[in-house]
Amino acid sequence: MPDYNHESIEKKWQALWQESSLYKTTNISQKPKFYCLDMFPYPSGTGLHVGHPKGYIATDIVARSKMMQGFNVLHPMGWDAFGLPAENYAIKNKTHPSVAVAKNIEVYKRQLEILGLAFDWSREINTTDPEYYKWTQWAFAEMFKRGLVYESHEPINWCPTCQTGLANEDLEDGKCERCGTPVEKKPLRQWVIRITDYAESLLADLETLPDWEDSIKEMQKNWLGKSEGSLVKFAVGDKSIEVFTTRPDTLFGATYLVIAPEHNFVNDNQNLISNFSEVESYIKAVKNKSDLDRTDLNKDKSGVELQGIKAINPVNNEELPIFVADYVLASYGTGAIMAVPAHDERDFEFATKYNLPIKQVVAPLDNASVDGCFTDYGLACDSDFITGLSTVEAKTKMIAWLEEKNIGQKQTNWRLKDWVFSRQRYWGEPIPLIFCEHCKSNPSNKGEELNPGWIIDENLPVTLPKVDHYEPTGTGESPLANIDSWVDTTCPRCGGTAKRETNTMPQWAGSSWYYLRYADPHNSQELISKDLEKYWNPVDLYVGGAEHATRHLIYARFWHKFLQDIGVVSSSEPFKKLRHVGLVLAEDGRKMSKRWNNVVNPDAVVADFGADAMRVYEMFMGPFDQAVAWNTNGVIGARKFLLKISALADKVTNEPALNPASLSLLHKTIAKITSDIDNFKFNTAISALMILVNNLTEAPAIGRHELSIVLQLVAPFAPHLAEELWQSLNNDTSIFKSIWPTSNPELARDETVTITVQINGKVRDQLSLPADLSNEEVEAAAKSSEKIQPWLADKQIVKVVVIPNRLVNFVVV
RNA sequence: GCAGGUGUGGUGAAAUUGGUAUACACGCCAGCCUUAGGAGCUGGUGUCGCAAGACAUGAGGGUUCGAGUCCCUCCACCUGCACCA
Repeated sequence: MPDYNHESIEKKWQALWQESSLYKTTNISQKPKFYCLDMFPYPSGTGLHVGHPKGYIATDIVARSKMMQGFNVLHPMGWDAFGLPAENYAIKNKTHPSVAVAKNIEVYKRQLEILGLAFDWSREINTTDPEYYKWTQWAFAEMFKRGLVYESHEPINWCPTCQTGLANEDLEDGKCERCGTPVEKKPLRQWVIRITDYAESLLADLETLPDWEDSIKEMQKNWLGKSEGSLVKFAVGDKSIEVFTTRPDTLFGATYLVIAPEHNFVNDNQNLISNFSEVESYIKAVKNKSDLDRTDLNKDKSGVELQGIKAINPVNNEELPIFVADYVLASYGTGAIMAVPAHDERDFEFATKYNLPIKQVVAPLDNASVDGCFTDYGLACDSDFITGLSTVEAKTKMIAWLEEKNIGQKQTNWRLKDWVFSRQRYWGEPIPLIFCEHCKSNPSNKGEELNPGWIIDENLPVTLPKVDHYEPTGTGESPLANIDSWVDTTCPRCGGTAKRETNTMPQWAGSSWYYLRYADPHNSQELISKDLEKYWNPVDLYVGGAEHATRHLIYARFWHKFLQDIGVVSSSEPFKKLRHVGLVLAEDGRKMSKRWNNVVNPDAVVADFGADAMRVYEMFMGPFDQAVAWNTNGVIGARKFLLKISALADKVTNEPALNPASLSLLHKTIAKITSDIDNFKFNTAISALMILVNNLTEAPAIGRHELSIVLQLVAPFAPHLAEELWQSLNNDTSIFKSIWPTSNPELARDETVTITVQINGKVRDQLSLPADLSNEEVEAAAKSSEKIQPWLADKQIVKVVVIPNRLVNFVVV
């Protein structure tokens, strides 16, 4: 079998495709559009390993097949290039981050190009380009104007290594997602975006996304964390403590209250608390614990009672003791709870330890006796006017009763927190705000009312200035704060002296809307023109790692909904269909990492076996969304398959040459490949192609038209080889300009089928019979089989099951 | 703990959605061929058995003519969230 020179073939076609602008997407077209998008990469210094392009290969296959199916395809690529690694590199090497970024992009781009990925590079974007981040800043400014942005001094997550504040989304297991350092709580001046205003629609609109995987929708639901309940006021002398509960039906079972150590009730009422010093030292001790220690589920619950005061349970006027305990979180609800130890595990544990009363007010539906803590739904008992009602009914009745008596109200709480949007670092988009003391008194929009003195710098982009030192200051200010010439400015409103905001935006800002920009990448007047938005939005297919399920994908959905509200986009969701790509693990089954020295470089694979072989292998190695270990032998297998395809071209004839069985297989394969690509089942698509090619390898000859169809099916997977062989059939236009084949059901039909014959459900024979025989004919054929007759001798047939073209089952006794 | 998912040969995995379990590939074994290559060809390869056959999809039950697939009870692993009241 002749070898094929992948290197010269691939280089040749990559150059010719670029030259002929094969991938260039036009905005004006009679064709329907298909927008096929990858999550754009952060161009790191180490280049790509073989895992990174897996998703890009998949979208490339979809993009190429959609081109052939008559769609106007948008398949762009760009760079998410702000962020810490480039900045840390700059600190170490004293070079500007943009220098390292440019270098890394060059490496990435070359690595993507040698894989033959059909990107339209004329639409390339880069989040660090001022012409791009102008619109990131613009969107932020629009949010500010509408009161969606506020300045806060609340304690937030602080990474002591990166020396910056972080959002909840930036944590992993209580540690900084970037460097693994446990985060601290630190009070810090910061800009916060009211993403919680969109919590309800972020949750509800998940229902409008049938083409998202359930697992990712579930993760988002959990992340948003909606819970409905009541705010209930407990009187404490002439003061009160408000608690949030999702179980107002258990109010009669409350035996004490707990407030979080950070709750300001303690400080505000020092004189009422007879053991104040004891309480104070408990609070101090708690504050010295790290967040990780505090939230450790295995730790013993601790707390201290506030002596000298009692709370009054509004439903029965019982006096309840009040505790400070760190098992109650300040950041959720009101930072105070009513404890119902009979029906809450945590309260139960605490009550047991401190010997507090446990009062059962819910009985199990089956009336079983309760041992310990009962948290399930049941029937209210010992609960006055709700006794006997189911938990659901009791809840509704109690909420209404509380509202009527004006001691409680219905309340929805979210786990999602507002988005902490400032970073005290250099390499990010400057926040386009200016502080002007003089303008404090006459605000001109909602944002200025909310944040007196802060006004928008309308002169966008606010470009990132050069600095001498990139190091974070550690003081809660960004390195920009040291550049007086930049900080000191004049107020664009009144012309007086003013100062710039020196914090920068988080890494997620630029990636929250980039998909829109590809449609109109060079527009200097608008984020995106109305016409192009209408044509390209939303993204039809979006592919990327599952690690973004609750970060990028929440932020991007939020940003999009905001843009919809201000009329920039016309859809409520940005991504119609979402697929997540499974990791490629190293050959040893671990993650590919420099640390383990197990990284496989795609450059070497392409050099040795070719881009086509690598593409076919990565799609064949397993289900797309699953993590699979790399195996170089598999690439060799893929290459053997390509060799077999190229051998088919050696026996091409002008006339159709396939026998009916092979022709039927060909047409079945057309249908299978087409639907498998749509369903992201690339592994079975390739196995179907292998079966087809193995079958055709046996054939003495193959017709020109028949081979053309095979090549078209191969083309999305192995574009270079398919194009090369296509041209060898004397075609003078690209295979990707050809029309995707359609399966002819008449030809796909089998003439003979294999019928399985079972006796009592056990396979006893296989018969090869003409297709579409009647049930009686099949039954008769089965009965006359030599292998079957012994099984039927001396037996009585009580039932015969016939599945047409498939199986006969005799039930005998 | 909650939510989602997975469990099939030596390995990666298929299975028309209740109808031939292990397709396709990797690996391995035997043989052939050759200007010795990461080559090619032929055959074999779930387990036990000389065979007929029996047994096999994490374990155990059930429904059904028929179960990898549906139902119940467990077990193990992975991912996300987690003292969220």
